[in-house]
Amino acid sequence: MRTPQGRKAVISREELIQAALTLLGPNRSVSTLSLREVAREAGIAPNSFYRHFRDIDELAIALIELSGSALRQIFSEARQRASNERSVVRTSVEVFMEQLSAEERYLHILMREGRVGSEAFKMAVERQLQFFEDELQTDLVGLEKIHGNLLQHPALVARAITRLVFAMGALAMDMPPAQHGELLEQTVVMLRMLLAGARVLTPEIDQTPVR
Amino acid sequence: MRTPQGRKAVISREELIQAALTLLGPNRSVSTLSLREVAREAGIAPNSFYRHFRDIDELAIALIELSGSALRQIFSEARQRASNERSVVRTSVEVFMEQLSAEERYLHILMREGRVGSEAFKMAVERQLQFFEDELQTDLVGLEKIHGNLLQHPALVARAITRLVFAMGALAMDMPPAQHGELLEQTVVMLRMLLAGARVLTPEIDQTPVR
DNA sequence: TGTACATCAGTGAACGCGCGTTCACTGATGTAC
DNA sequence: TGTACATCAGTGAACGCGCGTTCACTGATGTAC
Repeated sequence: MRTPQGRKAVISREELIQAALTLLGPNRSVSTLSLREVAREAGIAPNSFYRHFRDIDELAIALIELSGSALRQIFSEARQRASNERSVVRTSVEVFMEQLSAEERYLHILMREGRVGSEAFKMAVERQLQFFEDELQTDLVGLEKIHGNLLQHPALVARAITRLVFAMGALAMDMPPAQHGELLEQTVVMLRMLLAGARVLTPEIDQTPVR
Repeated sequence: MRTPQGRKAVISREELIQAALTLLGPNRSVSTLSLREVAREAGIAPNSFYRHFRDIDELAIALIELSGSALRQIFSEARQRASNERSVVRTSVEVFMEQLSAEERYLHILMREGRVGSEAFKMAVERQLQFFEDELQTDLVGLEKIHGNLLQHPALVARAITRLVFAMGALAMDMPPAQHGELLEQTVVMLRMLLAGARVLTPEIDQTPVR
């Protein structure tokens, strides 16, 4: 790794990402950010943007990846805290709902870009969701071992939980915070149904693997 | 109702909607349509567009409403057909997945616009989803009466099913059709878990109402 | 330590483009008499 | 039936705007000797 020659950078990739995050605020979609707008917010000339990213899409994808990894860390910590305490389901959903009101807009980014924007955006989001599913499945299997392995299709349960929580989160996102508590309770009951059903279901003939 | 005077319309609202549908194709989002583009596709001058819609958003919302009502009709017919035959769950999910490959892009429109675009778009989509939930709940309650009313929280179950199916549909939408069958099976198992869980769950202390 | 040079982050001006919206208009159709 | 008139769908030209991208540049910093 060479030390870079030449003029020292006065602005970094990270500062551009931060400018983008500021612009996004609570409601805008990454796909609506313009290069000029981000450059303006960061305080550089529009063409200086090209020194850091190939185009605006490259920044958007960096944003999505940042969001995914930040969130996974938050959840992972929450689950570890919870497994010694109260219901993992409730704690996880609570953490999720908290993130809706959090200063950083990581969750909003993942939820918004999943369905829109370029093919590359959607793939980037999908990859992050897949990570969530995988980690959740590992935790589910770990917890079930203690209770005697009654859970059918853990991969499927992990996927259903992930998708359902994100869907309910998206619903909450567009509602006043006063209703978040109610949606949280609904989500908890939904997940309990899923888990209860997964323990009760007779093993199917088709052992459809996930993915 | 007066018969309109003046020059006869050579183009109708419906033709503009049709032009928009053509442009959307399988992958584009309503929010990316430009007024000039729709006008071009419909074969009129850009400013003629204003004779039919106040602006491009008004057309988008008409598109969302059209999609919702078209789909609800399709589902309602499918459920009526199914209740005399095989599992309602499977049939409904099958119909849903069929719509992913359908010529008309109704489903795609609802799935894409739910998370992005103006506040008005999201509200329009949310209203359609609420209709889905309501109709599904009615059907669930009707079916349960036959089996002896074991289902807890039917409103919640209806909501969970609706959101889960849409989430899995969104997933399928971005995958090759060869994998749709697998996702269909996964979805069916998920819904069976939910329903099984909803029958097994002990009635909660909180009877959280939906909405 | 001093000097010549290479590197490269950031710049200012300019480009062509598609956009939404406006304006004053044209001319086909229906209505009143 | 004929004529004058009102209605109004559709038009062509023009506007100002923000956009992404390019170009040749400046000048601060680090390196070689």
